[in-house]
Amino acid sequence: MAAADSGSRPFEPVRPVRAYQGIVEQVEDRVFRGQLRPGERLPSEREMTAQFGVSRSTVREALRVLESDGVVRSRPGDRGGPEVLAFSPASLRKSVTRLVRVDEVGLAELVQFRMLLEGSANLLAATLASDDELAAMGTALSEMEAALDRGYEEFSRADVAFHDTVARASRNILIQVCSDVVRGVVLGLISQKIADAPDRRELMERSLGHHADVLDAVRRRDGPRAARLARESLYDYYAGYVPEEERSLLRALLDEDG
Amino acid sequence: MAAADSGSRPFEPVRPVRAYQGIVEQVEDRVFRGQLRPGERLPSEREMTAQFGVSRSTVREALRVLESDGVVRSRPGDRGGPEVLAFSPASLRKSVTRLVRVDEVGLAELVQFRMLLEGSANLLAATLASDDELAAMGTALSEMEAALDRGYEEFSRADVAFHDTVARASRNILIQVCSDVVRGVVLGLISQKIADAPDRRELMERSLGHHADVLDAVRRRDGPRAARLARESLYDYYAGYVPEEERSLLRALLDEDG
DNA sequence: CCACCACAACTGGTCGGACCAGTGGCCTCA
DNA sequence: TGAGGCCACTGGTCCGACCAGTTGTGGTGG
Repeated sequence: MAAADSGSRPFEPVRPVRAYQGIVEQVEDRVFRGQLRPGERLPSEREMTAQFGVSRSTVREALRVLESDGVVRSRPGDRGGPEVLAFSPASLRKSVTRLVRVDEVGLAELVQFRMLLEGSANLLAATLASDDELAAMGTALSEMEAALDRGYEEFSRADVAFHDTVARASRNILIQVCSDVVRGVVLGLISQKIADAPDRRELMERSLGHHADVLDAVRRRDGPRAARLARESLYDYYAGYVPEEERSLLRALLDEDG
Repeated sequence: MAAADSGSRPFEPVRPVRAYQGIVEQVEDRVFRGQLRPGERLPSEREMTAQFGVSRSTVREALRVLESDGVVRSRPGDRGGPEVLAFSPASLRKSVTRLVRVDEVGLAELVQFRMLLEGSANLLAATLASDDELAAMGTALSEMEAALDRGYEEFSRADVAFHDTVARASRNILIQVCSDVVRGVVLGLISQKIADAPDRRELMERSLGHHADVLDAVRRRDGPRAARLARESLYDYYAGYVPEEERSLLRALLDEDG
């Protein structure tokens, strides 16, 4: 117990380090630090075997991991070598989707998270949105209205455009990306149900009204009101698909104002 | 433009399919369907080369991807072959970490995001926290107090424990993971500055007071108040490290109640 | 002079075999 | 019966080879 007890736990568990992990970490590190920017190229696999002092198999395992994480992309015959990619939410989306597929995360949690994101996004957008962005929201709203008679798919597309504009107007990339991902996963879960719903026309009309109210609040620069309306809108739209006993979790977010 | 225009876009772009992807998809599919449960084993690599009809290199590339996604774990000498893992948010954490590390994300955005996460976490925790969790928060608070004289590092550890308990009490994994990751990145950016600050003792005492207020509100089951106090606490603690011209972005989140 | 085309030098994708250092189960021996 | 050692098998790594495809280039024909 002597020297081992310098912290609260004795020793850190150590897991065997594999060669390819070292490569992955080095590359990721350079990407994080900005020393390797999107569009730049990694050396070719054969070149990397020399630089890292490992076999091509090892290099390839590292590249497969980096590729599956969306950090690089490699194509045969590409002169420059594997390309460093710009950040994309694809990998984030994959992770969330997997959690959902495995019942680790339910629709209630997703909608709850979306409510808090969209609420804050609208709160910020009400203060920060430029005239262009306000106009874009108005356009998206018009398209939603026009899509009432053109089917749910088109309506949904315009709806996404609306929310995306709001998220961008929040000036916070984290809100923007997370909103995008969660929205995508939620839509993947229930868009079919809405499309098949007999009363979808009514749903769409009510949603349209909610969006109009939200946009009005944003235009008036009334952030708290926009936030509350946005949360209510989401609740109204999705609560029906959430199990009764979990809806209170969503309602808890409705009256965030005291 | 004839038959191609059946949708709004002509054709789906098709990317070359590589052998290892087929393996990854087959395995993931079985895992999602529950045909492959946590604790079960995949065949050994050499066995899989036979079953999939590919070389061991290809099998290994698939395993590396699955392993990096937290689906399986393989250890040398493990008789049963690679083990199917239970689902953990580790992969989600990795993705969020990458998002948050993108250098275009500034401290203001991070703190802003943390404010909205912690605000909602406290709002929910005030309703949902069990007695055990309330007790754990109290313990963490006591440890923060006890750590006042034991240096910033220990104080920070107790602080993290407090916030982590709150996040868990929110019963939302997404909030939990995002809070954890964002908190870690924020601390990584400024913990050294706080540790070196001449008035850190005063900072710690004020923070302690804020945490006590938050816990009090949670104990009283006053969610909105807990949320507001939590946001204020974060603002008070971190605003000094945010450029003056960006602080208004944080203040916008303070008075979320109208 | 320019446009085009065939070639050659790369790229990654896949394969097969080889060796090593471990692990873990089994079997033998005390 | 228990403890020990043996050995088959695991994954980790390396090597060398071949293929298919892309791409840049240089030559050729207009």
